[in-house]
Amino acid sequence: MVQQERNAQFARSLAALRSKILRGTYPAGARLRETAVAEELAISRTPIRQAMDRLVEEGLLERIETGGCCVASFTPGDLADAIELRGVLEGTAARLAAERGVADADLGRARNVLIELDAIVAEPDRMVFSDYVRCNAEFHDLIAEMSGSGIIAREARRVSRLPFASPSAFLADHEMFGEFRRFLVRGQLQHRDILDAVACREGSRAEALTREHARLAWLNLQYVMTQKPEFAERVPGLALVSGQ
Amino acid sequence: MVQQERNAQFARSLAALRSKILRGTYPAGARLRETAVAEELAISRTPIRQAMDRLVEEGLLERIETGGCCVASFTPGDLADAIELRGVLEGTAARLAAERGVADADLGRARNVLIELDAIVAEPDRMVFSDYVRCNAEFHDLIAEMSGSGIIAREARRVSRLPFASPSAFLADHEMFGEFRRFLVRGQLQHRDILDAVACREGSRAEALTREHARLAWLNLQYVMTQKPEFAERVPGLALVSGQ
DNA sequence: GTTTGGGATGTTGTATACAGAACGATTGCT
DNA sequence: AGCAATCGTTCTGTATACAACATCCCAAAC
Repeated sequence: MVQQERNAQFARSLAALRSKILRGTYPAGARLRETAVAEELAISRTPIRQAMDRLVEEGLLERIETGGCCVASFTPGDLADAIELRGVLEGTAARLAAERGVADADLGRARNVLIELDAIVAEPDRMVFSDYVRCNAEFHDLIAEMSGSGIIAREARRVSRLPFASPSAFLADHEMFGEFRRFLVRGQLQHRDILDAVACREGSRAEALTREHARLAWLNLQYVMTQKPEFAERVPGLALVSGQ
Repeated sequence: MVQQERNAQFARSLAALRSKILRGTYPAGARLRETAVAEELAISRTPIRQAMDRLVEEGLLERIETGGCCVASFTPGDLADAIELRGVLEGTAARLAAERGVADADLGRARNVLIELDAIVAEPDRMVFSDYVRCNAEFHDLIAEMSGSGIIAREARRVSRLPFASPSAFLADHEMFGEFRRFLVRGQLQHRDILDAVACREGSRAEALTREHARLAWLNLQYVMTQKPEFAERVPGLALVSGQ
């Protein structure tokens, strides 16, 4: 087999499997057989196993005592907890950034991202959806890095890979955008407050604001689940949430 | 090859590699060659690779862009951050436990562990060292579980596997015990306060106390590094800490 | 003397072969 | 008829084979 990139088969397995799981291809609790997946993706079992190991670490799969794994299932409470956890970690990053101080250059970069986000949120009609997601992710990444701690930044990034914890997990596609504009405006206001708190070295405020900001994702998710169930199937991973 | 347990070779690889790395067998930054490790442990490359993947996730190894991995190195600041992070996660667990309420049975179990710990700390001479480590870990585990959130408990456990973040990382062996008695007494007093805050549904207090409790590990580590460097080589992982 | 090209060697990533354990179905027994 | 035991199939965990890429050294040219 021709090996084009360093980890081509593994990367392909991981992306494809994660996508299929989040899309609900396999029902929650279903056992995933390596041979079946390997055949499905036309990749040998070795990278598949590697990808499944990783997904177990990420929490999308659960190991079975007797061997193999199955698709995890989540309660709404699990989603709330994952989001809360992200808020706690990003909040810690923001607090440390405020307490330890941030270089002006980094603050400037974050401010520029906020200016971009302002423009995007102001004119939702002309917006390119992926731009919003990219800018939002970039702001959150900058906050994590401003903590000055590689370990904290790393774990914050890791936790936002938990199902639904991602800052833009609920924004499944462009069509939902108009519906959610008020959430985005609110979130953008929070972005500004967070950065202000960091710049003013107000650690406790930065932490509290960042936690609250994460909870916006939970509000958003609840809104989808209760008010717009017709969108639910487009939200990645919602298929894995048990009714109760 | 005879397969005695479910994951015997992988478990063996993981334990042996982790132990060797923490013991300082390989210098920080050294490249770890799969073939060499496989030969060293007399295990085939497959479980070794699996173990190395896991250790990369844990942060003890770092992936090299071109392929393979090398032993991570840490600054004292990294240790402080890892400990702070554990405090943040355990603090969150304690806060949620307080806010959401804990069954009397669980509180009772935690109180029993504290009674055991009291006895152990009171008479350090007759103490069995491993008993202290076990009870301490059990208390921390109980706090994590009292959060009522599998995800939070899981991530709290995960973070305490970061280098030095573990509640008893610094307690390398029995001989150091006498030296550290005052730390242990102080920690045990904090245990009582934390559980009281949880029982009284005082979430904010529980969170703050638990964070402070984690910082005791940092004090302890600083004490070893500056005052008792002769113990340093016995503290797992200290070999990976760069002088600066 | 320095730099660049090329080949030999070593290492990783992937595929596959193989052995032992789990799972399922069928059959025999109560 | 219901339950348990046993046999065959399937799947996982481990070892190993193989091909592509990286690395290193040496030689040759500028």
